[in-house]
Order: sequence, then structure tokens, then C-alpha cells
Amino acid sequence: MTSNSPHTASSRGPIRVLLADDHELVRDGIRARLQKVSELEVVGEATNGREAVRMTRNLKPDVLLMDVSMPIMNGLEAAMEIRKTQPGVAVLILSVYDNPEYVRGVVQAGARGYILKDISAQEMITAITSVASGGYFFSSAIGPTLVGASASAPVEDPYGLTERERQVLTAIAKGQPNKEVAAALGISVRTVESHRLNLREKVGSRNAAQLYRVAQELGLLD
Amino acid sequence: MTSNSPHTASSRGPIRVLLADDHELVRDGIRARLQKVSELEVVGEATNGREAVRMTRNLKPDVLLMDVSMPIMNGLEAAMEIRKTQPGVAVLILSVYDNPEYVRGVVQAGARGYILKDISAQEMITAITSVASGGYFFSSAIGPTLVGASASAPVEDPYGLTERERQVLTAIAKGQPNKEVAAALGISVRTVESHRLNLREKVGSRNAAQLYRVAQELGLLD
DNA sequence: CATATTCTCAGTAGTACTACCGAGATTTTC
DNA sequence: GAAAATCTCGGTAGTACTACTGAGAATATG
Repeated sequence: MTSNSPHTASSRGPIRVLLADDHELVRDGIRARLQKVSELEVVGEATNGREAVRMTRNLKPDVLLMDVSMPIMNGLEAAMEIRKTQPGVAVLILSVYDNPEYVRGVVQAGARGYILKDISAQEMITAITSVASGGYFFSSAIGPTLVGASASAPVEDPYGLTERERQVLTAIAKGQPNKEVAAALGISVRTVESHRLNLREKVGSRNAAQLYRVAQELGLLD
Repeated sequence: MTSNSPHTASSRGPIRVLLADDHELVRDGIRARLQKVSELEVVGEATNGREAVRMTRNLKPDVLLMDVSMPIMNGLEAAMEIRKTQPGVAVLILSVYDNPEYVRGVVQAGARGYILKDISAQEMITAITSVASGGYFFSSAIGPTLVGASASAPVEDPYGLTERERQVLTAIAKGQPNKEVAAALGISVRTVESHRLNLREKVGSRNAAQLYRVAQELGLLD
């Protein structure tokens, strides 16, 4: 419950924002957006990671809104540096990639949020307010990533398994030997073995050890 | 980038909030907090999960601010139900637990945020605004959890496995039969069998099928 | 230095799984 | 209504895994 002096609008006036992006056009666009809101104040602009770190030290903004890809020092490296030296500054990462891998890396680097560049003005303002007041913010598009895939998409079956095969696979993944699977499904052990053989062929695994992976991949567990 | 009609303050007036908590005291407290802000409107109060689901259907709030622990139907079950029937409603979970396990479960259940009950009024308002405008919000205290163990925390080993056992387990999880594991590690097949036996004992699984799960749990794969 | 742990390996036996073959019954598909 | 797919089950054989006991060597641990 240790909150690093979260920003409260009433206590300190406007939220001070430092922008970091190597494209002037993008910076201008963001600045134009944020200027419309009185609670936000853009206190500076950096064009690369190193500059962002230095300016953060001098300007002490509440929020650093920073692009991931920048010359000299990228957003992730800068975020790590800032976490170590200026932990009170909330870093909000701006990116064009909705790649799942990125999000994890960004949070690990110490960022407090991750938003995509196609975000609306309203959402961007909300995101800045969120991280300034001590929270974590993520664009809705990358939300499912937080859980680790499998959430929203019902998972396509790339193996073409039949209903019965999925039942057998589920039981196997739970660790049940053929005898128990047979009893549970009311069929012969030999039939279970048949299914097992077909399963291995379809998913391309040599033995039972890997069937768990597939079962999980198909979302048969939970 | 499919956003389920995110709330924009300018377009639809105040954010409509439905409260769900079995303690009247807590509801009163939240209501008192939110009433101070003109952009928020509490449209109803539910005292359990089932009621929350029903009221959500009728009142169609923008945000459902809901406790996890409630009688009849808890917050997680309610969240899952709402995701299926009312995906447009952003569920924000309120909890006293900062348990890492909970957060994942909550997001998997379809919630758009997780805040602790010791949160400040300012933060709570920000959180509601965040999820209403299409984002995900998490209290700062539970932020590190989002990364998912494996990174920041070196993953506690609840089974007390030795280094060698982890090596064997990793190979087994990849689907290698004992003979190959033995060859890879330069030891006898019998030794691998010993490790295998010890592994099953330590992690409590009957056969190889479940060892994959453990390997993954310990982050031995990636 | 005694003790404990880990890693190593073996014997024996039983159970489970894998790899083929074939085949009847039922349902779905064209 | 024929063809294809699915689900069912059996034989035979070989390989892999499980269970239990025992034990030597190297490495911590106290």
C-alpha cells in the first residue's frame, strides 16, 4: 500500500506532463490535445530517451508520456533508469505496437501504463490522470494481454480435434490414466487408446507429457 | 482496437455507476465520495452478485463497482456473467486483498480494473473514469502483479526441487522420453527414472502428463 | 567430523503407453 | 443412397513409465 505521493488535483494544481517522442509532429499533436484540458500542463519535450531522463530530473514532472522507439536511448531503457532514480515520476508509455510481449516488458521496466497511438484524446487524458493518481492504465485493446492471451478469443482449434477427442484430451491433461478416462466416459480402454493415438497424431506429440500443453492451448482446462 | 463504446464525458453526460457491496456502510462511504463529483452518478446499489447482474441488465450503467466477497454470488462469478451478457459494462472490482492470485482471476473473469479498499477518493474516481473510457485500471500496490511472477520475482519454488530435478523436469516437459533425457544430461536412464520418481513425489502427480503443468508453473519453459 | 542432502545407478516387477493391424456401428456429408 | 468421418473395440507386441528397495560417491551443513 505504499503510494509514491500520488497526484491529487486539489493539492498540487495541474498535472505536470513531460513529453518524449522523436517526432515533432507527434509531440505537437499530443500537446494540442492536452492544452485543451486545464488540469494538464506540458512542462517540456524531449526527443530521445537520454534527454527524457535528464529533463525528468530537472523538471520533476508528475507524468512522463514517452514513446518506446526513440534514438540514442529508447523508452524502455529510459523507463528503467527513471524507476531507479526518480521513482515518483509515473511513466506512461506510448506505442504503435499492440504486441503482447511489449506490454510485459514495459511494465517490467517500471512503466505505469501503456497506451496505443490510435487512442482518443479523451482516453489519453484519462490515462495520464490515472497514472498521475497512482494507478496503472492500459488501453482496452491490450487488456487481454495482461492475463496472458486466451481471454477474449475462444481459441481456434488448429488441430481439427473432434468433440470426443477434446473430452479425452481434457481428462488426460488432468493426469488420469486410460483406465480412469475410460470409466469416466463409459467406454473401453482400447477406445481411449485409439483417441490417444489420434490425438498425438493430430497435434504431433510423441508422448503424453506434451498433451497437457495442447489442452491448455485449446483452453480445455481452467 | 475494438472498443465497446467507451464512455466519453462530453458525449453522454455523467458516468453512471452501479454499486455492489454487501455492507451498507461501505456503500454509503462510496456513495458519499462519488456524489462530490458531478461527472459521476450512482444509479443503484446491489447487495450481492446476483442482484448486481440483474440490476446491471435493467439499469445499464457504464461502470459496475463491485466487491469480490458477497453472499449468494460473489464478484468474480458476477463479473463472468456480465461479460457474457452485458459486455459493454465495465466491471471494476473492489477488494481488501492485494493477493497476486486474485488479480489474475479478476481480469480473467472479465473485470476491467482492480482497486483496494484503502484507495483514496481521488484514486477511486480516477479508476472509475479509466474503466469507463475503455481502459484498464489497477491500484499501484498491485501493479507488479500484472507482470506475472516470472519476471520480477524469481518464482518461489513451492516444491523444493533441486537444480538437477529442474533440469530433468524441463526435458520431460519438452516431451523427451527418459532415454533422450539421459543422453542429454549424460546420465543413466535409471537415474532419470529416479529423478522422475522424486519429481512426482514432490509435486504430487501420478504420471508424466501433469509434469508439464508444474514445469510451466515454475517458469521452466518459455 | 558426523549428518544430511544430492546425484548417481541397479534389481525386480508391474502397469501404462505406443505402434501397428483390422473392423463394425453410427452419424454426417455430398 | 453412397462416401466420408467419427466413435467404437479387439489382437499383438514392444517400449516407456511407475513402484519399491537398496546403495555408493560427492557435496553441503552443522
